[in-house]
Amino acid sequence: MTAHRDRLDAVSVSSENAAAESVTNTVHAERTIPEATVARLALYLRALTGLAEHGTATVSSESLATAAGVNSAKLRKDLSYLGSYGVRGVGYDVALLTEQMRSTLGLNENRAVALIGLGHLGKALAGYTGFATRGFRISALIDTDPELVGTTLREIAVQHVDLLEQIVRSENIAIAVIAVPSSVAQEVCDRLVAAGVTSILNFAPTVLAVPDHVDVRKVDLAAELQILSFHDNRKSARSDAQAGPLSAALGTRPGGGTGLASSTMGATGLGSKAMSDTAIGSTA
Amino acid sequence: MTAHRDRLDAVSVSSENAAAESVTNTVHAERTIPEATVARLALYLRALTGLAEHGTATVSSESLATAAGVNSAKLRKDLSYLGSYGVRGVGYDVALLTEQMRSTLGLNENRAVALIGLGHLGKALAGYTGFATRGFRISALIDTDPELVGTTLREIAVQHVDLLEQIVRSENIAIAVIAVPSSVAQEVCDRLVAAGVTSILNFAPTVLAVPDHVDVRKVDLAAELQILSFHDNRKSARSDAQAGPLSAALGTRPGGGTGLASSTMGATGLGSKAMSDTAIGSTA
DNA sequence: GTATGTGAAATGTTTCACAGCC
DNA sequence: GGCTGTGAAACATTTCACATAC
Repeated sequence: MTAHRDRLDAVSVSSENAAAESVTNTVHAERTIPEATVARLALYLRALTGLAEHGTATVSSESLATAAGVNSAKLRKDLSYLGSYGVRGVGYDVALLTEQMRSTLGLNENRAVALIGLGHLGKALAGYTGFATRGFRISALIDTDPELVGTTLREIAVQHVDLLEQIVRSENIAIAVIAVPSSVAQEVCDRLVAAGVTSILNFAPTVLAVPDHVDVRKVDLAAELQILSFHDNRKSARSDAQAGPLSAALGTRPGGGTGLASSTMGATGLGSKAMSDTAIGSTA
Repeated sequence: MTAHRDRLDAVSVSSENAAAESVTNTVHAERTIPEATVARLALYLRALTGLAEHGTATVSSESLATAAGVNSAKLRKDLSYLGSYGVRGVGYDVALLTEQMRSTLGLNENRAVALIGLGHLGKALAGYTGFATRGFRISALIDTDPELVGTTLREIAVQHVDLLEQIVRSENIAIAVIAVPSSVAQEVCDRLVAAGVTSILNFAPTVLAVPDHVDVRKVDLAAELQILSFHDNRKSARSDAQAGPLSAALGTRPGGGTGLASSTMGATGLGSKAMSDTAIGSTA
């Protein structure tokens, strides 16, 4: 209805020469997939998993797009980079597409991931059941806290950071998640890189310096909130100031736009499902 | 050195008519700031805060850019959207620029934020000291767990979700953070929206359906890992397959690229600083 | 008839390079 | 001489619209 803003953003800055070149490896000759598309593949994959659970065998670009929260043109263009796995006049085979996507993302190798830092955030990540089903295996939990070292979380032993290099090498870990305070993030990062890690997901609010061949993605909570704040600011500025002239919609709006059940559950719903644990957890 | 990829991405999909139009409000007539730029302002702000702590009064686009992890041309263009707050031949005044930026992001109003879901992730977020100093005040913690309701976290009482609407209205909350399991995320979202929340940061791996006037940003941990996985996959594919022909760099690379101290601390460093808590926490 | 796959247009973002000011 | 501010070029992403295939 109204003007749109399909967001991109803040969460990450990487440096690498990986994505650009045309590599043409693996059996079904791979095209060069745009970054923006790669970032959305994960969304599609989740949507597909959901469909598979519902027993759907075939899906149109239109429905899959809706499920993933994008428009169908974008979805089709994105999928076209993986190759032609749809059938005109019919749609996409859920299983086939899922497989194709997992293979493109390299999720069929059950990649070993190390998680460093087991504060609340680290624990939340460690408890994330989604990893296993999504092609990752947390094969190392690392911290300094003597209270934690030696205990196990989800059947994985927490080891001392002194053993970091050793663990990374013996487990052949290429991907690591940094969930330590920013004061030690660079230090941990350096050691990971020296030990051979080539991809890092960083939750500390620091700009990590890494050599060229290492990929860093960053998740910055405060930044996310600030971006929201900016938009919110704009909104209130608008309704405050020109609360009359032209398109004075907003407050007066009939009921929304993306036409949806604004609140269909019984007022104080939320039966008994616990809200507390693993926000990240759950299905797909 | 090598080809670059300055990442954008996955973390969010919003729908709103806010950013597009030229609003021209507040005193110093505001231009229309591109989304990509908004997403980076938070980074700059953090870098500025760091500089201020070090007592730096003036900074060049070059150094600020380095501190924020972007290149100087981009930084200058970004700053130019806020107006001209630099001095040619000199640089930017740290205090002035900080102030300008905070005002642009709407951080001078100490926005009330509600946090719903106090599992590990929620606790990590609640414990994030950065919020207060960055213009946000967590003014409500909400969960269903009877063990939690009634207790306090960082001096804020945990309240039952039954009171959600009431709290949102009385505290005048416009921004909410959803850290509940995805099974109840949409439900919580609907109630927040009905109560008047207009901006949501969602940690549940679900596509939230919201009316047009509501902004949703999403942080998707599994997606982030999958994006890393994709790049990692490409890397190993390359070194495996064509480990000889043309540009067979990678493994043989002299030492990196972004020339930096690869590992300057004493081998098993990390003195005594606890790594465990609040990965997100700390300065700036 | 229906829905994919994709060139070509429109839009958005980054980088270049230099005029303008200190 | 040094550094900002910004048009204009290069590049990337999204959207359109339709030929193509079932």
